[in-house]
Amino acid sequence: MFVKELSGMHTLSEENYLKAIYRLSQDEGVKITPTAIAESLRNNPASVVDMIRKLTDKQLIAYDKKSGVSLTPQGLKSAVLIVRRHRLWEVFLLEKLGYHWDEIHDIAEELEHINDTTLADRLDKFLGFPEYDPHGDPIPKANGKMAKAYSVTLADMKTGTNCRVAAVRDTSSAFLQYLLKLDIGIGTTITLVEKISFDNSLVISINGAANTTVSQKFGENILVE
Amino acid sequence: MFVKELSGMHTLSEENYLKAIYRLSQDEGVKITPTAIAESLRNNPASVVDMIRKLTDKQLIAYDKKSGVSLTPQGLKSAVLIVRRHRLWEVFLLEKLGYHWDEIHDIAEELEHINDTTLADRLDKFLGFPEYDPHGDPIPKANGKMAKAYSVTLADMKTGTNCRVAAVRDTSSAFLQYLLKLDIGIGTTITLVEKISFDNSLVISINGAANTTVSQKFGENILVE
DNA sequence: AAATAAAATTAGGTTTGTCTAATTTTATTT
DNA sequence: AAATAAAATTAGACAAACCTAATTTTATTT
Ligand SMILES: [Mn+2]
Ligand SMILES: [Mn+2]
Ligand SMILES: [Mn+2]
Ligand SMILES: [Mn+2]
Repeated sequence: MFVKELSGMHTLSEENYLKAIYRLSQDEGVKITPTAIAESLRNNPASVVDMIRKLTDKQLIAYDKKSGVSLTPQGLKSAVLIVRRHRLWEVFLLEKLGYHWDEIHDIAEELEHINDTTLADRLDKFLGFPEYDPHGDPIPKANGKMAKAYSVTLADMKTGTNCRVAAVRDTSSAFLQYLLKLDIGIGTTITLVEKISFDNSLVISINGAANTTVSQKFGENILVE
Repeated sequence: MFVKELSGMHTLSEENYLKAIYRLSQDEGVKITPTAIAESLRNNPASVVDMIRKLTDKQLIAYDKKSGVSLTPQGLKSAVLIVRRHRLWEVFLLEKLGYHWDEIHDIAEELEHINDTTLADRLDKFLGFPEYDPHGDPIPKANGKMAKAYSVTLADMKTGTNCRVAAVRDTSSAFLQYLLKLDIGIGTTITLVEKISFDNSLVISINGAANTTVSQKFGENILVE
């Protein structure tokens, strides 16, 4: 009843909303609507409307019918810090505890909410100040700055070119386990051998090995450089 | 509405109650009453009565007016696992992230609730299977077994004898910071030089240095061997 | 421009975990 | 054994975060 009022102290739900709104705001030019937030959090639009009111009152977001929901500078700061913690914990789980990249997201989803003034910074230092998380997403620094996120997908590549897997867009277990099976990870070299014009399937060579065919959807979820 | 029913899935509050009841059960021969639980969790006896009903329904505790509250085998198992996680995280925070022993308890209080099937075991392995936490409390193994907790206090010692600090009973910042200032930690050798009969103050020598006087209360919160 | 569909909002509930105040039960004094 | 004090319990409320169903607003078709 006092601690809660301190700036930077949010409930678990508030934090999950801030993070969801932040993530949606990464898709540039797309309006952030109550429905979109509801889908992202797998809950009901009516609940979202309640929370929009609460977060607006707390000056963490602004809601304009025309332009949709946006984070205020304060809300952005909080959201980025949550993302920072999430991604740092993912590095920890993978590198120090030996988890695979398909197992870490859900655990980090809980760890990200533990808020101690120096915890993220200490963890960051302990991990050697990593730039990217195990899925290739940039890790915000303590000051909120971060490396640019990758945006070119495998499906965007020209036939006959090589690329390096830099990040994954979909972080579901289903996708990550499929990648594990195909022996594709961050850093893997992929050659785009052919695009099947019928359905945009991609014929690729993984690390120079024999050809494999993957779907368009697959290609759109691999970020390359 | 399904996951919650799985055995071993408890809410944050349920877990805190189980841990509080476990802690109270360590003081042998003391009846665990609603009031005692309320004090331990700094909440209201009326709330405790509600939760006693809930945990009884879930068969995690038993409540007998005569003998008080006790953990069922299932409740004990859950409680010990929470304690295991708490103490392992404390070791992590101290040894890997460089926190001092007066800063770790509150953070571990949140980390302990993160429940993934293999997380505690991986952390345990990563930390080298520690036997005791930074306050000298034994860390339960995956099977629930643990080394015996220390029980002899500095105040119990005979004048003129030496002892090794094995654990602290009070883990408040106030006490731990005082110990830090006195240069007392786990492993420190203390010689009990004299007991002042007037108020049971203790004249001690820390690691063979010049004498210091501490209160009876102080002596009762240092566990030795 | 009407008709229809979709999205947003409101109204009214539910569950969890808390609380205060009142009451009942149990324990301790006198 | 009464009187008194303490502990336990019940009754009733409340905030947070969700829900469903109904309604209103906005967008899309025809
Ligand atoms: Mn989360
Ligand atoms: Mn990630
Ligand atoms: Mn806790
Ligand atoms: Mn401890």
